[in-house]
Amino acid sequence: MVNIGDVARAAGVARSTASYALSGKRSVSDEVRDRVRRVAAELGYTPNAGARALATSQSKVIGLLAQFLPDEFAPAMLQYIQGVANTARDAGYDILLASDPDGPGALKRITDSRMVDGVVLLNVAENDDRLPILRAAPQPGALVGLPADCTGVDVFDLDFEEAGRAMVEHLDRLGHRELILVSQPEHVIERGGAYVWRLQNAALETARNRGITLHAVHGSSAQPEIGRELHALLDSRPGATGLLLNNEAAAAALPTVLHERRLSAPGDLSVLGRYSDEFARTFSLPFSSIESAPDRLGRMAVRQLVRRIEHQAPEGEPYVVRFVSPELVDRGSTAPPPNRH
Amino acid sequence: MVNIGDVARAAGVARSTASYALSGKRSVSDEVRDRVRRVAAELGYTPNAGARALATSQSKVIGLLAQFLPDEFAPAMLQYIQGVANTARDAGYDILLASDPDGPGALKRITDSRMVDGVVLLNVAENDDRLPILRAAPQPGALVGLPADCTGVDVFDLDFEEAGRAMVEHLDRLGHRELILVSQPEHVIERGGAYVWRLQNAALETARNRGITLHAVHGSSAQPEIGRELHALLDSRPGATGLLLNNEAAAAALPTVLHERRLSAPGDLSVLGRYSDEFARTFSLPFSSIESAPDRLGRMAVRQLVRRIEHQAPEGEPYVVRFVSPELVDRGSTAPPPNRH
DNA sequence: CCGATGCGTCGAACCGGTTCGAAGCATAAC
DNA sequence: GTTATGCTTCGAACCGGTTCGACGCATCGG
Repeated sequence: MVNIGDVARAAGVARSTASYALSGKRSVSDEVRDRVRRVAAELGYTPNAGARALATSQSKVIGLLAQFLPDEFAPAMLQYIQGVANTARDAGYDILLASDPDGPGALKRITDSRMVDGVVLLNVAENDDRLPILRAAPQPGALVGLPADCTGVDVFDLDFEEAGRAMVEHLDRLGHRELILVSQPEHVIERGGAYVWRLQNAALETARNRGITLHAVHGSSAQPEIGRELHALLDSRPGATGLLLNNEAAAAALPTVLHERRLSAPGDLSVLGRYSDEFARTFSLPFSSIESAPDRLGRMAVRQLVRRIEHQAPEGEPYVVRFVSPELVDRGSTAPPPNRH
Repeated sequence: MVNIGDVARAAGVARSTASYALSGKRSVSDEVRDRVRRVAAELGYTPNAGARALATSQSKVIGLLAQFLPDEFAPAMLQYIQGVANTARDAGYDILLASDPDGPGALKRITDSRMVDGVVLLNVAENDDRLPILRAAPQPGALVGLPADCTGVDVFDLDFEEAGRAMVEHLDRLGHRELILVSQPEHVIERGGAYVWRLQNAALETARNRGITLHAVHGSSAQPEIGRELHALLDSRPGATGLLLNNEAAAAALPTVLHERRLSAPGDLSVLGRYSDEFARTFSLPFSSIESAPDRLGRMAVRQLVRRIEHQAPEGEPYVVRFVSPELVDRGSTAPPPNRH
């Protein structure tokens, strides 16, 4: 394998000169610079990543901690990963993907070993046990998801409170008086998935203020259980005219459930979900939804992380907690409730 | 950050002794070994990955080249990634995820810079332009997918020919005489997705030998186009009693299409797909299918790759091309064709 | 009692980059 | 003519590990 010494020798200069000629960090005569660069290209020189990382304390790699939990809906996860990966690539960083179920251990390993210049955490829980380790690490970190304690990290998340309010208000304006909200499994909450109750509480409060009945329930995140649960739910709440979904698996299962019940949206039932447009396309979901913007959140997290890594953020710049405002994508699945007699 | 020199000093030994005490590559007195290890644990020592890679020429990282192409169905892709990531972790390797659309460029960069000890290629095309670069690289490579030229790499893939035969034979045994096969978009073939015609040709030949009419068509891999196409297809082939799917998007769209047409499987139409069990669960697909075993293929690829990396494979061990036999998972969506008058 | 053996430890070199201080040299300024 | 200035270039040190050869010392055999 050709190293910088080989390049220097072939160009007839010292190693240091070759380094400067390639990096441009010191002025080098035009003639030498061109010669070194030509020789480097001819020999197919690529710097050794380990050596460079050792010398500069920069690896040009971002760690991505994603956990594929059995009660998270994997395809939804993928969107965040793509958003992070694409943005990182454009910024000149590679992605080290750690899907270890032992999140804290994996995080400690990749930060302490200086394999990464910074870390993006997905799936952040209310009291995430990776956070203490991240705060103690020398690298900056960015989160997608809101924990209880945001000190020392940059945080990006959908404004789930606003989403909950917007969903209820939207159906209230159309005249609905009884709604059902299907959230993620309770298990997700216990594990610290605060976004579940953030949306739910805001929805409940808004409903209360407006005199609307809101049945808030938890649904499985696996098929086919969630399908059965939706059936049981619609059986038990015949008066409900609107269905709110904060559960990707439920959204994916709903078209089949509606067909089986000979119901259509919005004729018989108004439906409003919370998932990304990409997700809607993949699953052919015809329901209006609050856009969860995974690509945008991933992009924001990486952008800010890169700013910190490259010290474009001034030393004492305060950490940010930024919420993306939910936008309603209208796919025509909501309408005034049907007239009943 | 604490380095091995700090550990050595705190333990009162030389750096080299500390290294040997931790690695066990030379005998060290019990007393010193225990003391060094205790001190290392107390100080929270983690070796610097760059330095270690530089010294040993081993990074303990495997490169994973995955391309998220618009005409591939992303959730299907995810399964391979998970299979590879899990197996790599268990073998003590981290994953460098390169989702760069410029596959050859990304591959050249991560191999030449010695960031990775080996590479797994997903989405391998008939004449994949990453292969010449992989063969020239000093690291071994493993493919998931069958290219035209397999020299210099280990190859793992589903036996798509056998899958095509098995699908037709299965429905032939049940008495079907006219079938439809929906494959991936033609664009996937043009790009080199040989598995599409490998399955299709085998299916066509089997059908011909058995006197069965097989309509082979290509379908979109995006929603909602594929749904419309399925409708048009069923309109135009009213005599077909069996539907074979080698297209994940078509499988995902089919339940809705069947409901809309008031058809049920297998009562009105026998359906047989080619996708993984995990995929079937995620999308609540009630159709029998040929298991595409992405996790198993990912695992096999990584296992073999690790053997090569760690020279457990004898120097001259020939490269393998290994096909996974398709297994039919019966979900009860096939039956003898309905009696018509 | 002396030389051979072997275990445990140490110092130094090396991996392949980057970076700092200094030196060489030509030109400009006094 | 001498000194100051600036531009190039070089050599050496450093990042933090691993590994090789050598050395000291205790043990064993003759």
